[in-house]
Amino acid sequence: MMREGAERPLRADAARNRSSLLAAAAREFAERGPDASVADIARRAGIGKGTVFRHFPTKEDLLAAVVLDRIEDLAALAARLANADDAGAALLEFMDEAAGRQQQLDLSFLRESGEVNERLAGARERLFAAIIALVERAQAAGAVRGDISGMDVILLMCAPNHVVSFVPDAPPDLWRRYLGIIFDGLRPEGARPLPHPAP
Amino acid sequence: MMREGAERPLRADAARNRSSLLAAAAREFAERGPDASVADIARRAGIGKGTVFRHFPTKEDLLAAVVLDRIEDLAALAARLANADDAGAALLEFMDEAAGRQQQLDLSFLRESGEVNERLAGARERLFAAIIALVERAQAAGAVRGDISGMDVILLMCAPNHVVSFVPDAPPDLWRRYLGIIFDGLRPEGARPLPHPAP
Amino acid sequence: MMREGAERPLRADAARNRSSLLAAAAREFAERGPDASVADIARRAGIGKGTVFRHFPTKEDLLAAVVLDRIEDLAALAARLANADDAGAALLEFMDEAAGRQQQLDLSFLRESGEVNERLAGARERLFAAIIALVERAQAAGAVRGDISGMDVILLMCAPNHVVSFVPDAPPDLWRRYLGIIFDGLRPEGARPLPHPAP
Amino acid sequence: MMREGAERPLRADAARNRSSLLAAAAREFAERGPDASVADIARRAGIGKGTVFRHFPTKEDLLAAVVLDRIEDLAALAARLANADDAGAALLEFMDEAAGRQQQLDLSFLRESGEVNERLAGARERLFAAIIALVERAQAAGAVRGDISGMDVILLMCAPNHVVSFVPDAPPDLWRRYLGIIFDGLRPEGARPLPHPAP
DNA sequence: GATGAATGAGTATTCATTCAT
DNA sequence: GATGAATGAATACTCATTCAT
Repeated sequence: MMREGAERPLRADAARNRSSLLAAAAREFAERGPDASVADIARRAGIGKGTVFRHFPTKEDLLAAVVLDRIEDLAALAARLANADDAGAALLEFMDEAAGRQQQLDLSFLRESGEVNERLAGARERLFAAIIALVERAQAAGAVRGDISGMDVILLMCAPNHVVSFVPDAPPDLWRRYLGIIFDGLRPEGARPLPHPAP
Repeated sequence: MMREGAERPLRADAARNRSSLLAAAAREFAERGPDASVADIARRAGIGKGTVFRHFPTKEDLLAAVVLDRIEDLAALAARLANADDAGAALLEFMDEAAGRQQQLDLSFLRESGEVNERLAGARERLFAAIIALVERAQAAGAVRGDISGMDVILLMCAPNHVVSFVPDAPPDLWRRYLGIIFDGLRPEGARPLPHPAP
Repeated sequence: MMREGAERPLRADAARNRSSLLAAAAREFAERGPDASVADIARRAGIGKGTVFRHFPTKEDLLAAVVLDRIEDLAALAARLANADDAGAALLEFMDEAAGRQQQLDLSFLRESGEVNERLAGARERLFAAIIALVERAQAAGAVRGDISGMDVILLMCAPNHVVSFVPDAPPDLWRRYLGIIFDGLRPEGARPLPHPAP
Repeated sequence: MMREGAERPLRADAARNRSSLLAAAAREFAERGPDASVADIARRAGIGKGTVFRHFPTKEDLLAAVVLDRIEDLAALAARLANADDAGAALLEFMDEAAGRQQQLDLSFLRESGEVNERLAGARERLFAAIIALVERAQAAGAVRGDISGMDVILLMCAPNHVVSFVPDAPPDLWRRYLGIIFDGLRPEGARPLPHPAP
């Protein structure tokens, strides 16, 4: 009998399957968007379709798990940068890494995650808190304008990838150009009052 | 006898259907993306499924028509702003209107239009030319940094809407906040050299 | 007020439409089989789709009308040959002409006609009677075996076309070869008793 | 580990489904022609529509499989008869069996098979060769006229079924009558020179 | 009467999800 | 636990037939 809520440790093969499944799903979702087919993911992971559903009751849950990975990754990154000497550079580096890793994967999780998955909600909170801290330090250092919030950074973080996705044969780091522009928009120099309060 | 190439005017009912179809398609594509189903669009337009295909032989053609509408709209807008007194304000107004009208509709047409539809390709060229002109005038007026191109503006134009689409119950003009930030990033003040050339 | 059952004479344009419709339908059905589309037939006839349905309430009725034409044609032919000097040659000529005119059009009317259309049923009866007469004269002349019926001839009449329809790029009169073989099967020489009575 | 090219044996349920699917498809195609609907076939087989497509990626592939079955069947039959004592009787028996098994299924495969399916093309070649051999032996034995080819037999083989298909409530072996007539046409007695060379 | 626009039932095919092996 | 077979709802698209102009 299992303790209430305890997660039984996976058998070795199950663990292996789960991680190649997640890796395959991450790649497929990045390449094909959320319409990637479960069959393709399973094939890419080298496992059967049924196994996918043993690990995740729903395709949406699988997507949530991939997203959770990303979020925990980013939260760790933000934590690592929390005490950097140059707070402005730290924020820029965070956004740079975030855009670089996020690749095509969008932010849908910001919308849906809360309902779907408790653990995801927790990770999201940690990430948000860490980003807010980065932003506040950068503001204190005068590197970033005072009227923006952590949420603004979160939202703008993936814009470079999205923007670039419309360029037919975009060079792989074109997104850096748009991150540059957007980050310049976050600087205090030349900042005009914003027409709408932060969400 | 019809003039060469002239399109016979639609019958009254056909014209009504066509326009409610286009309106419904615009809304559905905006809300659901290009995977919106023809059946839903037809239902929303209050017409039969078959009627959709009488007007547009293919779902893709329907999407192209919606996009064509948007593009011609924007091209007209850009043309109207071409000689405004304040070139910087003109560019900002263009992006503001563009974001406001575009709503969720994305830029996929930048990718696919050329192949699908000659008329669309033409409209796109006109729009691009007009935007480039707006940008160059704004640069000449010193309102916009010198290292950005018309293409940058085109790509960034829809970012505010995209960004906002991840906020659950976003107020309807929240996008203005992000347009403000991005436009500040296009100003000369505080501009850092961009890490990648324009596409 | 019209007399009971009288068919009012068609207006000149209606008559013209009707006949080009029948001609177009005959060609389309011959080329594409009974799945030829009403739209194609209308286009080929140079009339509107609606007009097709004004003349024939149903696609099936249109097919029946085409078939009726053929049947009346064949009945006239059979009548013309009824008194030929060489009764055997007359039967062969009938089958030859029948196959030549029938082209791809099959015998479905034998199955369905009765229910659909009274006039067609009448024409069919006349045709059958005439064929039976041809056969009986040929038998009396010793040119055709005694154990076959008019119905046999009717059924076998279109076999050559059908058989040839499976040859990819068949020369246009290849069917004559198979008519030759089948007709030889109808001759008294070498005839073996048939394993099943005529229908 | 599987041998190269070996087809893994189907699971028990899959094999059952596959064979009821093939049986249902054979009947439906025979009754309704190649336009029989996949949904009807599935219903008749007592399986889901999706299962049809798991077994055959395309309706056309399903048809090809049905046809392949028939062809291999016939090829085996022809091979079995290759050394019969009475060569004329052997040919007749072959045509009799062929017509009996073929039921309504037509010869479309003669046209399309080559493109679709390599295995089918091979089976067809074997069948053709075997039939040609039967014909030549029958000719050598003086049972069949000299001016006909194997292709003639192939083409005429299904004519009896086709012919009978126009008789409303035909007794189930009426086709034998027409095979009798046609086969008498293939005999040397009473043979007239044929008006067109064999295809 | 003629036209062609509108309709919706019907078609092949895909795919997330369930379940027997 | 893992597998892949089975399922059926959903999708884009066609076409005979009806109906407003």
